[in-house]
Amino acid sequence: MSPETEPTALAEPRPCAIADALELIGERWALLVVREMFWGNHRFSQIQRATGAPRDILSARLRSLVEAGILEKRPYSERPPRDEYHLTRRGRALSPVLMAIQEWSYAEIDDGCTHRFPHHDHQVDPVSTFTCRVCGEVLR
Amino acid sequence: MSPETEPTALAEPRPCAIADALELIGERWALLVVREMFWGNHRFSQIQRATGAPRDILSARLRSLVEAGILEKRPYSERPPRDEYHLTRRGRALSPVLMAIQEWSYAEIDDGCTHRFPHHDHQVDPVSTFTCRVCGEVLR
DNA sequence: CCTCCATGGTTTGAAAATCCAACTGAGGTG
DNA sequence: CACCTCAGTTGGATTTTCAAACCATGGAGG
Repeated sequence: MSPETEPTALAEPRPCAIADALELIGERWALLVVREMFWGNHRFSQIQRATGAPRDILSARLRSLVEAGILEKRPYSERPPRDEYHLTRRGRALSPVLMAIQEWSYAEIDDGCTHRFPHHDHQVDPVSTFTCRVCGEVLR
Repeated sequence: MSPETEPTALAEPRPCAIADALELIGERWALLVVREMFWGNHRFSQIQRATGAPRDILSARLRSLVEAGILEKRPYSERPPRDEYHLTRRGRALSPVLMAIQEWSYAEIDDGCTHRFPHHDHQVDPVSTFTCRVCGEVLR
């Protein structure tokens, strides 16, 4: 099993889906904000407390995550006018990313950590699928 | 399927394996450096070209990735004395993280992107495993 | 020897992002 | 009316990032 490939000479930064994704979710606090959505925290103050992000930075991140279509603003009170944040479908699709990071951390860093990311209910596909344990690709 | 959980009131930042992991791999360029290892680029200049990271920042990232046990420095020339960087086991274990980010990007952002992360050879476990397609947890 | 080149960085100084604490504004609550 | 909550914004110090120039080691060619 070689995770390696032949070197590829490049004149410019490699065109890369990972790099493009990190433009949206790679800034500090961004993934922790998404994490809080999964934990059920949707309000500014809750998110601020749970992540520890500075209020101004959090404000900026929430804005850019909304702009990226990962979160949406949803009013929960008319008077006073207040909004909370929820994941869009695109945001919910980040679940495997958080899971992968958590599993790596659990295996390699935080061996004793018991605070695990909340898990969706398992839905085993009606069609049985074998998926590669490393990359998740579905095999026949 | 509800990805949500009951809100949890917290006085302090949530203890979290994801946050701890992001301390090591969450800084800018870090995951792109790891990506280049998988592409087979191990030398400073190659990595610099392929990621586009400024040289001084790259230098700092390589240092902290080595310190985190994700990369190791390996001499490839005595005279002149030069080193290249390689993934450790801990670093190779980041493959699922990169895969998850790529899949998210591919599905949600870079629909037409054909530049895919290099794939290890599939190794289907002798014991067949069903894995949840969302989180990768192994089910019996 | 001298010059040029490659590699793997470090240095310098400016620009941008982050952080923290205080403040604002809209609206309850007693 | 004074005080509280929530969801931010503002101001100013600190830190990080950036781009370009520079440095150090050594090899190659003349």
